Amino acid sequence: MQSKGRAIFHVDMNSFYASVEMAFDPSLRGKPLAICGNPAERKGIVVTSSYEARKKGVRTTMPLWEARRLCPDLLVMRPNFDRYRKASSEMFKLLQEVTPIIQPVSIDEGYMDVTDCSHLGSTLEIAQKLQERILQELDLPCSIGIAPNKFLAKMASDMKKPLGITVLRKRDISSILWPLAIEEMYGVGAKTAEKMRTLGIKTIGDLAHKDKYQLKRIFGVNGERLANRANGIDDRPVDPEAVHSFKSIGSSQTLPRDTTDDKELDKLLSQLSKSVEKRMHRKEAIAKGIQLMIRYHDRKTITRSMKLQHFLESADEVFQYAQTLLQKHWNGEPIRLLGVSVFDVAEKKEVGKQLDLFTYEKEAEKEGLYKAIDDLTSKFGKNPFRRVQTSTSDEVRTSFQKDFLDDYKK
DNA sequence: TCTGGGGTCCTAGGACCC
DNA sequence: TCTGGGGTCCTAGGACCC
Repeated sequence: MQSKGRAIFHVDMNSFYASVEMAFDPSLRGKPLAICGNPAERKGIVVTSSYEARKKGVRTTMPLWEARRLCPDLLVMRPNFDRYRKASSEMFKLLQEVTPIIQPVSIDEGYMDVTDCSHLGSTLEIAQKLQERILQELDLPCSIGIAPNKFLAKMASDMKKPLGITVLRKRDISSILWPLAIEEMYGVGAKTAEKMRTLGIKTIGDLAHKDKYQLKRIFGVNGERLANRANGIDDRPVDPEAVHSFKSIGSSQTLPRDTTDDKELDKLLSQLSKSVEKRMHRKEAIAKGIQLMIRYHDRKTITRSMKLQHFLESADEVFQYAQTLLQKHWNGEPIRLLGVSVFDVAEKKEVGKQLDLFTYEKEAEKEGLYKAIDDLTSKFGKNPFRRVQTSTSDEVRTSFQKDFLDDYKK
């Protein structure tokens, strides 16, 4: 398939939020800066910090008081997300001028497949020019990893910061990748690293040489995948379409204080529902499932979800279902955080046709019967439509629904 | 008087169908 | 009369990433 081998970039913006603020206000340059939530609302953790702050030991997710202890002259700002989104889209426009084969993975990083860009120069020259442009035109520093696949490119972009360019070839794997501690590997978090250490895996090289089947037995498919990557194997394509597909859209918020007050919780739930509606609207999406997340005073977190018979769209509806879930599953203990999200997301225009097919669904929606059906669903603990949904055609389903609704109306 | 908010993917058990 | 195994859907939790 890939006889020639690919050339993949991973472009990673350096301390993005802090850098955007410095581009916006150059007087911040060279100063220790942290972007933080509001401590008065118990959100005072470091989201991003400048390199000057990092030198003093300031780290992402560190509580603000601790960051201040380490760095007394720390400048602190609240995040300006609109500003960051704008800078991000400008940055991706510059990548777009190199190749359309771009996969954004977050607001500040993305992959590019430059295999067929040799007319623009060598891969190293392309990376240098790109990095230079982003710095000149947007005042933003980035690091670029160059490798034959996504995993190696990702590892490479991490190796030199800020403003680094790192080439990681297959033949460099044993000398550059394998000596790294297992914790450094993308995809290995605290839990997996701890488990691997007990198996004697201390470096990425140890992982690369471990028996693949043993790893699969212990870690499941992830074990096999990590072992492959440690050996430099990763066939995932750079997929420009991936950015358009969402699986879920959610909003959550920590309360200023733990609470058991119904009114306060309802108010937050309503706010969260509106935020979810707004973002669904922006993405022209509708969804068929809803999930409530409750984090209690002791940080124990539960999620409770429902799949619905129809598509959700309005904040009102989202709120109604979220409220039902809260009433049903809250154990009465003080609550620290609530989250509302929708899943089984579809693009609105794609779904239009299907909706037309289900005449009775629309009729039912008008008559407000869906709430009743969902109530029955939860009462019986199963979906009354399930039988027809899984095994028969739309027409059968529709007629089944008609019977069901006729019965219900009696 | 610590630990935000946005996501994705995987696992595992029970219900249900064939 | 008693019993098997493959497959899908649904739900909840957890690991990981930025």
